[in-house]
Amino acid sequence: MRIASFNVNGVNGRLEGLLRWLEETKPDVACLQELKAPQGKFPIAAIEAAGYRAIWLGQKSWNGVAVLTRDAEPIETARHLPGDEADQQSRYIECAVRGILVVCLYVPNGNPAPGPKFDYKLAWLDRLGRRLHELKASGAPVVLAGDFNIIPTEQDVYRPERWLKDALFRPEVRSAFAALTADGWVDAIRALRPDERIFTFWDYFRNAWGRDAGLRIDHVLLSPDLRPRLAGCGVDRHVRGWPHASDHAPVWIELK
DNA sequence: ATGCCGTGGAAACCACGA
Repeated sequence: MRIASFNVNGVNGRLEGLLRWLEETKPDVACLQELKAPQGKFPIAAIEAAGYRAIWLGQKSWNGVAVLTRDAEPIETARHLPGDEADQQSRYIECAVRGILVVCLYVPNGNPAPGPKFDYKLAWLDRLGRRLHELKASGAPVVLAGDFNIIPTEQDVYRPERWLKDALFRPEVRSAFAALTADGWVDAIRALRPDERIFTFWDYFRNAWGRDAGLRIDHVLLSPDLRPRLAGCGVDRHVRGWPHASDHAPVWIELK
Protein backbone atom coordinates (compact mmCIF):
# COMPACT_ATOMS: atom_id res chain seq x y z
CA MET A 1 0.00 0.00 0.00
CA ARG A 2 1.59 3.21 -1.19
CA ILE A 3 0.83 6.48 0.59
CA ALA A 4 2.17 9.67 -0.94
CA SER A 5 2.25 13.37 -0.13
CA PHE A 6 2.47 16.08 -2.76
CA ASN A 7 2.34 19.86 -2.39
CA VAL A 8 0.88 20.62 -5.81
CA ASN A 9 1.13 24.43 -5.60
CA GLY A 10 -2.21 25.01 -7.34
CA VAL A 11 -4.37 21.95 -8.08
CA ASN A 12 -6.03 23.48 -11.12
CA GLY A 13 -3.02 25.32 -12.49
CA ARG A 14 -0.96 22.14 -12.32
CA LEU A 15 -3.65 19.52 -12.88
CA GLU A 16 -1.91 18.03 -15.89
CA GLY A 17 1.20 17.19 -13.88
CA LEU A 18 -0.85 15.83 -10.99
CA LEU A 19 -2.77 13.47 -13.30
CA ARG A 20 0.43 12.39 -15.02
CA TRP A 21 1.99 11.58 -11.64
CA LEU A 22 -1.10 9.66 -10.44
CA GLU A 23 -1.18 7.63 -13.65
CA GLU A 24 2.54 6.94 -13.46
CA THR A 25 2.96 6.00 -9.79
CA LYS A 26 -0.60 4.96 -8.85
CA PRO A 27 -0.43 5.70 -5.12
CA ASP A 28 -3.20 4.06 -3.08
CA VAL A 29 -3.49 7.22 -1.01
CA ALA A 30 -2.33 10.69 -2.08
CA CYS A 31 -2.30 13.60 0.34
CA LEU A 32 -2.27 16.93 -1.47
CA GLN A 33 -1.47 20.39 -0.16
CA GLU A 34 -1.69 23.95 -1.46
CA LEU A 35 -4.76 23.35 -3.60
CA LYS A 36 -5.18 27.12 -3.94
CA ALA A 37 -8.79 26.53 -4.94
CA PRO A 38 -12.12 27.18 -3.24
CA GLN A 39 -14.21 24.17 -2.21
CA GLY A 40 -16.36 24.33 -5.34
CA LYS A 41 -13.44 24.48 -7.76
CA PHE A 42 -11.63 21.30 -6.78
CA PRO A 43 -11.27 19.25 -10.01
CA ILE A 44 -13.18 16.26 -8.67
CA ALA A 45 -14.36 15.09 -12.10
CA ALA A 46 -10.80 14.77 -13.42
CA ILE A 47 -9.67 13.09 -10.18
CA GLU A 48 -12.51 10.56 -10.40
CA ALA A 49 -11.79 9.94 -14.06
CA ALA A 50 -8.25 9.10 -13.00
CA GLY A 51 -9.63 6.39 -10.70
CA TYR A 52 -9.67 8.18 -7.36
CA ARG A 53 -12.15 9.19 -4.73
CA ALA A 54 -11.39 12.26 -2.70
CA ILE A 55 -12.17 14.39 0.30
CA TRP A 56 -10.88 17.91 0.33
CA LEU A 57 -10.94 21.19 2.17
CA GLY A 58 -10.62 24.14 -0.16
CA GLN A 59 -9.94 27.81 0.37
CA LYS A 60 -9.92 30.75 -1.98
CA SER A 61 -6.43 31.60 -3.26
CA TRP A 62 -4.37 29.85 -0.59
CA ASN A 63 -3.82 26.66 1.35
CA GLY A 64 -6.23 23.76 0.80
CA VAL A 65 -5.70 20.04 1.46
CA ALA A 66 -7.09 16.84 -0.03
CA VAL A 67 -6.84 13.08 0.37
CA LEU A 68 -7.22 10.95 -2.76
CA THR A 69 -7.84 7.22 -2.48
CA ARG A 70 -7.76 4.40 -5.00
CA ASP A 71 -10.02 1.35 -4.63
CA ALA A 72 -11.12 2.45 -1.16
CA GLU A 73 -13.44 4.95 0.36
CA PRO A 74 -12.01 7.72 2.55
CA ILE A 75 -14.08 8.05 5.72
CA GLU A 76 -13.58 11.59 6.92
CA THR A 77 -12.87 11.90 10.66
CA ALA A 78 -11.91 15.59 10.93
CA ARG A 79 -11.52 18.75 8.91
CA HIS A 80 -9.58 21.50 10.66
CA LEU A 81 -7.08 20.99 13.44
CA PRO A 82 -8.81 21.29 16.82
CA GLY A 83 -7.80 23.88 19.36
CA ASP A 84 -8.65 27.23 17.75
CA GLU A 85 -12.20 27.87 16.56
CA ALA A 86 -11.10 31.16 15.01
CA ASP A 87 -8.58 29.49 12.69
CA GLN A 88 -10.14 29.59 9.22
CA GLN A 89 -7.14 28.37 7.21
CA SER A 90 -7.57 25.08 5.34
CA ARG A 91 -4.53 23.15 6.46
CA TYR A 92 -5.74 19.87 7.95
CA ILE A 93 -7.93 16.96 6.95
CA GLU A 94 -8.15 13.48 8.37
CA CYS A 95 -9.76 10.22 7.24
CA ALA A 96 -9.80 6.47 7.74
CA VAL A 97 -8.66 4.43 4.73
CA ARG A 98 -8.21 0.66 4.75
CA GLY A 99 -7.90 0.56 8.53
CA ILE A 100 -5.37 3.39 8.75
CA LEU A 101 -6.01 6.90 9.99
CA VAL A 102 -4.52 9.23 7.38
CA VAL A 103 -3.74 12.80 8.38
CA CYS A 104 -3.01 15.27 5.59
CA LEU A 105 -1.52 18.54 6.76
CA TYR A 106 -0.04 21.77 5.54
CA VAL A 107 1.88 23.45 8.35
CA PRO A 108 2.07 27.26 8.18
CA ASN A 109 5.24 28.64 6.63
CA GLY A 110 5.84 31.07 9.49
CA ASN A 111 7.99 33.69 7.79
CA PRO A 112 8.95 36.32 8.62
CA ALA A 113 10.27 35.21 12.01
CA PRO A 114 9.79 36.60 14.52
CA GLY A 115 6.30 37.94 13.96
CA PRO A 116 2.62 37.03 14.02
CA LYS A 117 3.00 34.46 11.24
CA PHE A 118 5.73 32.71 13.17
CA ASP A 119 3.59 32.81 16.33
CA TYR A 120 0.74 31.24 14.35
CA LYS A 121 3.06 28.48 13.14
CA LEU A 122 4.24 27.68 16.68
CA ALA A 123 0.67 27.70 17.99
CA TRP A 124 -0.40 25.45 15.12
CA LEU A 125 2.40 22.99 15.89
CA ASP A 126 1.37 23.03 19.54
CA ARG A 127 -2.20 22.18 18.54
CA LEU A 128 -0.88 19.42 16.27
CA GLY A 129 1.06 17.94 19.16
CA ARG A 130 -2.09 17.82 21.24
CA ARG A 131 -4.10 16.22 18.44
CA LEU A 132 -1.40 13.60 17.95
CA HIS A 133 -1.53 12.73 21.64
CA GLU A 134 -5.24 12.05 21.19
CA LEU A 135 -4.66 9.94 18.11
CA LYS A 136 -1.93 8.01 19.85
CA ALA A 137 -4.21 7.35 22.81
CA SER A 138 -6.89 6.06 20.44
CA GLY A 139 -4.59 3.19 19.49
CA ALA A 140 -5.30 3.56 15.78
CA PRO A 141 -2.49 3.11 13.25
CA VAL A 142 -1.76 6.60 11.95
CA VAL A 143 0.05 7.96 8.90
CA LEU A 144 0.75 11.66 9.00
CA ALA A 145 1.70 13.06 5.60
CA GLY A 146 2.19 16.56 4.35
CA ASP A 147 4.18 19.71 3.90
CA PHE A 148 5.50 20.34 7.41
CA ASN A 149 7.49 23.44 6.44
CA ILE A 150 10.15 22.13 8.81
CA ILE A 151 13.76 21.31 7.94
CA PRO A 152 14.36 18.71 10.69
CA THR A 153 18.17 18.75 10.76
CA GLU A 154 21.24 20.25 9.05
CA GLN A 155 21.32 17.12 6.91
CA ASP A 156 18.07 18.22 5.29
CA VAL A 157 19.19 21.48 3.71
CA TYR A 158 21.79 22.27 1.05
CA ARG A 159 23.45 25.03 3.12
CA PRO A 160 22.27 25.08 6.72
CA GLU A 161 24.07 28.30 7.65
CA ARG A 162 21.89 30.22 5.21
CA TRP A 163 18.69 29.08 6.92
CA LEU A 164 19.40 29.64 10.61
CA LYS A 165 17.01 32.55 10.98
CA ASP A 166 14.34 31.16 8.66
CA ALA A 167 11.00 29.99 10.06
CA LEU A 168 11.57 26.57 8.46
CA PHE A 169 14.77 25.98 10.41
CA ARG A 170 14.48 28.04 13.58
CA PRO A 171 15.29 26.09 16.78
CA GLU A 172 11.70 26.28 18.09
CA VAL A 173 10.43 24.62 14.92
CA ARG A 174 13.10 21.95 14.81
CA SER A 175 12.34 21.24 18.47
CA ALA A 176 8.67 20.76 17.67
CA PHE A 177 9.57 18.16 15.05
CA ALA A 178 12.08 16.48 17.36
CA ALA A 179 9.40 16.32 20.05
CA LEU A 180 7.19 14.33 17.67
CA THR A 181 9.88 11.78 16.89
CA ALA A 182 10.84 11.61 20.59
CA ASP A 183 7.21 10.85 21.28
CA GLY A 184 7.44 7.80 19.04
CA TRP A 185 6.32 9.11 15.67
CA VAL A 186 8.56 7.64 12.99
CA ASP A 187 10.10 9.87 10.30
CA ALA A 188 9.67 7.20 7.63
CA ILE A 189 12.23 8.54 5.17
CA ARG A 190 14.93 8.78 7.81
CA ALA A 191 14.03 5.39 9.28
CA LEU A 192 14.97 3.76 5.97
CA ARG A 193 17.57 6.23 4.69
CA PRO A 194 19.43 7.53 7.75
CA ASP A 195 22.48 8.89 5.94
CA GLU A 196 21.27 10.06 2.53
CA ARG A 197 20.84 13.67 1.56
CA ILE A 198 17.21 13.84 0.53
CA PHE A 199 15.29 16.89 -0.65
CA THR A 200 11.61 17.40 -1.46
CA PHE A 201 11.57 21.10 -2.35
CA TRP A 202 13.58 23.30 -4.68
CA ASP A 203 12.91 27.00 -5.10
CA TYR A 204 11.89 28.32 -8.50
CA PHE A 205 14.62 30.90 -8.65
CA ARG A 206 18.41 31.00 -8.47
CA ASN A 207 18.34 27.78 -10.49
CA ALA A 208 17.75 25.88 -7.25
CA TRP A 209 16.62 22.73 -9.06
CA GLY A 210 19.56 22.80 -11.47
CA ARG A 211 21.98 23.21 -8.55
CA ASP A 212 20.12 20.67 -6.40
CA ALA A 213 19.86 23.38 -3.74
CA GLY A 214 16.92 21.82 -1.96
CA LEU A 215 15.22 21.28 1.36
CA ARG A 216 13.55 18.27 2.97
CA ILE A 217 10.31 19.72 4.32
CA ASP A 218 7.66 17.24 3.15
CA HIS A 219 7.42 14.33 5.55
CA VAL A 220 5.58 11.09 6.26
CA LEU A 221 5.34 10.18 9.94
CA LEU A 222 4.09 6.84 11.21
CA SER A 223 2.66 5.78 14.53
CA PRO A 224 5.14 3.33 16.12
CA ASP A 225 2.91 0.29 15.52
CA LEU A 226 3.29 0.81 11.76
CA ARG A 227 7.10 0.75 11.79
CA PRO A 228 7.29 -3.03 11.15
CA ARG A 229 5.12 -2.56 8.07
CA LEU A 230 7.34 0.11 6.50
CA ALA A 231 8.73 -1.57 3.41
CA GLY A 232 9.94 1.28 1.24
CA CYS A 233 10.04 5.01 0.66
CA GLY A 234 11.14 7.54 -1.91
CA VAL A 235 10.91 10.97 -3.45
CA ASP A 236 9.63 11.26 -7.02
CA ARG A 237 12.34 13.77 -7.86
CA HIS A 238 11.82 13.62 -11.60
CA VAL A 239 8.38 15.20 -11.20
CA ARG A 240 10.13 18.42 -10.12
CA GLY A 241 11.83 18.46 -13.52
CA TRP A 242 8.62 18.34 -15.55
CA PRO A 243 7.46 21.43 -17.41
CA HIS A 244 5.38 23.79 -15.31
CA ALA A 245 6.15 21.75 -12.17
CA SER A 246 5.31 22.48 -8.55
CA ASP A 247 8.30 23.56 -6.47
CA HIS A 248 7.78 20.41 -4.36
CA ALA A 249 8.30 16.79 -5.41
CA PRO A 250 6.05 13.99 -4.16
CA VAL A 251 7.28 11.84 -1.27
CA TRP A 252 5.90 8.35 -0.63
CA ILE A 253 6.08 5.30 1.58
CA GLU A 254 5.16 1.67 1.03
CA LEU A 255 3.41 -0.32 3.79
CA LYS A 256 3.29 -4.11 3.60
C1' DA B 1 21.71 39.17 0.81
C1' DT B 2 18.10 39.11 -2.32
C1' DG B 3 11.01 36.58 -3.99
C1' DC B 4 15.49 36.66 -9.16
C1' DC B 5 9.71 32.63 -10.07
C1' DG B 6 5.08 31.43 -9.87
C1' DT B 7 0.10 31.16 -8.22
C1' DG B 8 -4.66 33.05 -7.70
C1' DG B 9 -7.64 37.00 -7.58
C1' DA B 10 -8.55 41.18 -8.72
C1' DA B 11 -7.42 44.67 -11.59
C1' DA B 12 -3.20 45.57 -14.67
C1' DC B 13 -1.07 45.27 -9.18
C1' DC B 14 -1.28 42.68 -4.97
C1' DA B 15 -0.53 38.95 -1.18
C1' DC B 16 1.72 34.99 -0.54
C1' DG B 17 5.06 31.24 -0.75
C1' DA B 18 10.03 29.02 1.70
